[in-house]
Amino acid sequence: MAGSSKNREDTKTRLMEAAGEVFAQYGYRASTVRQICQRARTNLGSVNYHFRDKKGLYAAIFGQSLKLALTRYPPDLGLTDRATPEEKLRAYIHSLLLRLMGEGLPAWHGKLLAQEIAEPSGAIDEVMEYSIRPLYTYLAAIVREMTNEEKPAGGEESDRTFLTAFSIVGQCLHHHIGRHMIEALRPRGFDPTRIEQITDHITCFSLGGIRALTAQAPSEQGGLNS
Amino acid sequence: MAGSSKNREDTKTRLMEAAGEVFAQYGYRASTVRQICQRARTNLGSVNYHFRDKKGLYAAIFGQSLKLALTRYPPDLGLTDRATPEEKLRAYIHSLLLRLMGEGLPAWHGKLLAQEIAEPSGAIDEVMEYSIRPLYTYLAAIVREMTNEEKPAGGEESDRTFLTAFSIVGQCLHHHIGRHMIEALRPRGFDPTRIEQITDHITCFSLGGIRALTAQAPSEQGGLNS
DNA sequence: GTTAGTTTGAAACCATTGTTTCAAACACAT
DNA sequence: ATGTGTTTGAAACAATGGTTTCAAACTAAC
Repeated sequence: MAGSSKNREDTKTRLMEAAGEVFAQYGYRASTVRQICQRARTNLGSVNYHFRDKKGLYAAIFGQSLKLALTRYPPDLGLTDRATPEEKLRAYIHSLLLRLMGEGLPAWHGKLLAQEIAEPSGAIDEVMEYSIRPLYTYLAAIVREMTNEEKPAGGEESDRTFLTAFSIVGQCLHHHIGRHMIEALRPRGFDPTRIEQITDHITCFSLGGIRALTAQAPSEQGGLNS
Repeated sequence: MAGSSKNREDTKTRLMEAAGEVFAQYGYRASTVRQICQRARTNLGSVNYHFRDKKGLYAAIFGQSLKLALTRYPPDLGLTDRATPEEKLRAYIHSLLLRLMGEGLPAWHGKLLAQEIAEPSGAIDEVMEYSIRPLYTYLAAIVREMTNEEKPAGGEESDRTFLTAFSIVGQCLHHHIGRHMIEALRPRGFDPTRIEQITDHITCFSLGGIRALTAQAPSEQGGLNS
């Protein structure tokens, strides 16, 4: 029960900080344990001691960042339940973009998730069930509110709702996944309001998209028509 | 000048076929030369002989698939110049989805491009300039047709046009990049009409989005950016 | 058949990277 | 101060993967 004072926490903490940065930026596979240790100013033995192996380190980071992201950037961003669906959609998009394009610890989760979507690490089986699916079902509910669609009984969303949610998430994710391309295609200096601009764009674009879909095939429950 | 008959072409061809499949599926970095050789029923020496190294093999594949994709799936999909912008947009989306979700050789290019966007291989410097940028400028022109925006003089599209093009491409790419997630989230058997369904969805959604953006900040000199 | 150039197969080489090991350094209770 | 359990540092190990090498196999011309 000895040796549990400052320095142990120090090394473990430094390791997690370094690992978060590196995993978020390069993804699980492309990150190396040595790279992380170097950044944390420690060595391989510490990883083995504190986290057993690379997978263990990754899992620890993922779990921690998931918890943190849910408190710092909840999907509703602190809206009340009586907010309009439009407000909820904007909050959702904003929250997702903050997690994808933000800096530092609270943004790790989004970036890790994006990496998992593009190339599942295999280090955590529950990623899909406990991280991705909830995000989708929550978004699907917002969409259904706007299209006046019934909540399907079996839990399976309609194809239209699913594709719509996919369109919205796809737009957001692309701004992270394609960041190298964006930089090359259209270099721009650092702009702290950029995330808001993109939020406005995707929100407006998606609301228009949803309206168009609803007009094209109105919901059976007597949706509005053009 | 000898030995240039059947078997040489055979091995080289088999190598390129195998490499195309593997690179398109796993990306440059995650693919291994040994994996490719095994699939091509040859060995490492052949790669060194015919293509010098992994980069050379990749570059050969990329160039070939680019040429093929442009003839098989041109961005206008054979539309006449007098087609409406809406028709052109649908053709563009359809073409992109075919290249991303299709099977076999003609679909290599889209998948390779998606991988390059997500994680530039560094094996080809010209990817951005000669493969990605043209796709964007073409799409931007379609968008401008619909928003009645002037073609900007300096070649720099307006931010609104850029973000719109990005929203459209992002939706399409997501259906490829997130394919593992889709399968886990919503498993579905093989459906040959799926690409058409998604094309319809993204087209309708995006047309609605463009209308909404135009309504919000009408006509020329795009509205709300800094 | 001989010969010269081409192509292939097998092995080795070398750098990278995840993992393990173990002794030294350390912290703390006694 | 001593002893005990904890933590760290350095090295070694094993597996993977890109690259190189070179002799054997092959092809075509003579």
